[in-house]
Amino acid sequence: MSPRDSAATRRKLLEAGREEFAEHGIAGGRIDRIAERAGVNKERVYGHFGSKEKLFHAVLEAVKSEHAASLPRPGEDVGEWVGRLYDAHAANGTMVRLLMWEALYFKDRPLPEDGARSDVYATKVLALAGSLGVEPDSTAAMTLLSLIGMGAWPFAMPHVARLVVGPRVLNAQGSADLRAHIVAMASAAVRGVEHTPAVEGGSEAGRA
Amino acid sequence: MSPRDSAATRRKLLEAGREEFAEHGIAGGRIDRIAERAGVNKERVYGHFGSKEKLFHAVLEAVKSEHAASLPRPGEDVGEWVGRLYDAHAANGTMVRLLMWEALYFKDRPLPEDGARSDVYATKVLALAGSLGVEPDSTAAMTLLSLIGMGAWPFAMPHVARLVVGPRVLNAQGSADLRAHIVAMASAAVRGVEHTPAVEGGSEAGRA
DNA sequence: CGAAACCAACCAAACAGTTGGATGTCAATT
DNA sequence: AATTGACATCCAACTGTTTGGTTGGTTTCG
Repeated sequence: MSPRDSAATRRKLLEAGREEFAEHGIAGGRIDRIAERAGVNKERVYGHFGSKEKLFHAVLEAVKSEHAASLPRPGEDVGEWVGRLYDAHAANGTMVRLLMWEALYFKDRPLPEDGARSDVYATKVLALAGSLGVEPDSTAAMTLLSLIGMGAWPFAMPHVARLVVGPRVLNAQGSADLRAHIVAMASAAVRGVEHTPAVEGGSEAGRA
Repeated sequence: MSPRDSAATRRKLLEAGREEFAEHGIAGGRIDRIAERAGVNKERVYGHFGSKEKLFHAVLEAVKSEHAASLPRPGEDVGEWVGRLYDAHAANGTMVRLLMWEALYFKDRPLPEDGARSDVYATKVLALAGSLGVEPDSTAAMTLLSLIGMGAWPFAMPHVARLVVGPRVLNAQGSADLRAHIVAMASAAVRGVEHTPAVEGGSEAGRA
């Protein structure tokens, strides 16, 4: 280990950065506050990460791989998978917010890490298609996109959720009801929508 | 008209503020840039709106009522209504972004205008329930929430959409395909999920 | 001793908001 | 119809503060 535990400092900065950026975004996030939260001199941010933007990316990277790890691949019961996604967001409110800041920041430019990440999703499409017994084509991909949206939307737009459904969403019972409803809708949607039937050696791939 | 057309200046500031805030949010938005975009001195921002935050709210207010006006109430064909919502977002990319900045900014505190806006949504729940022939209770409200999510999600998270579905979403054909798929999923979801059957004089209301 | 981690103090640029005066508009007064 | 006074719009220049980022020196450890 290097002099004066550098790894721990880095971890503390990432953690503090996550809180700060989740709350205020990259433009609103303050380096001084991050350093203070981490109990570390602000120069350390630059020593470890180089710039505010770089720290922001590092935080996003960490959060996304953590998120990916916490979520199983779509399995037999697709509805329940959406439920799991819902739970993951319910358990960790900072995640959606960070993803939203990222989305707003990058508009629709390709992300730096693009390649690796699109593999992650390709795998998910494959898993979903497998468990539905359909082709993993662009139709399946669009289904996945909507399923993710259904599970994440109430957390992305909590104030819309509260306005539409009422303040019940905030308490445990209301949130459980919403979860159940979303699971039901997701199941129904997947059941009722047409997909390309699976063909044996098939992979028309869908990235056409 | 008052000396040196004040109303026009105000309009130009609102317009410029909309562009600036849609792109950079409230923390990243710059008053100087807004004034410049509007071709107006920056002091006018304060003369008309009082502060950056107040201008931000005014912009949001304008955008939201515009959005509400551009979108019909849910009618017979619920899937198609989601399609319309999709179209509205496709035609005006700034809208979702502003709503996202707002969501992030207000976290889950009640919005200042809360009351009026929840009426808007109550009306929509009523319309949706009516056209489905079900009770306008909290179940119907949750359905509405998910439908909105399905239509808006690809625009809220364009980079996720691109990663999942591939770059096709960016061109006209891909976007049309996605729209069709979402319409189909929304229809299927609404068809397949259970709602409280409508009772004659019924209004258990669902705001319990 | 040498290298890397660390920090207090510092800096230049950017920023939201202000000020004081110039300019245009209208309506009352002559 | 011209004069004038009251008032609102508008602007160039300014201000105090906050901010991301730097610097030069100090501590800690192998």
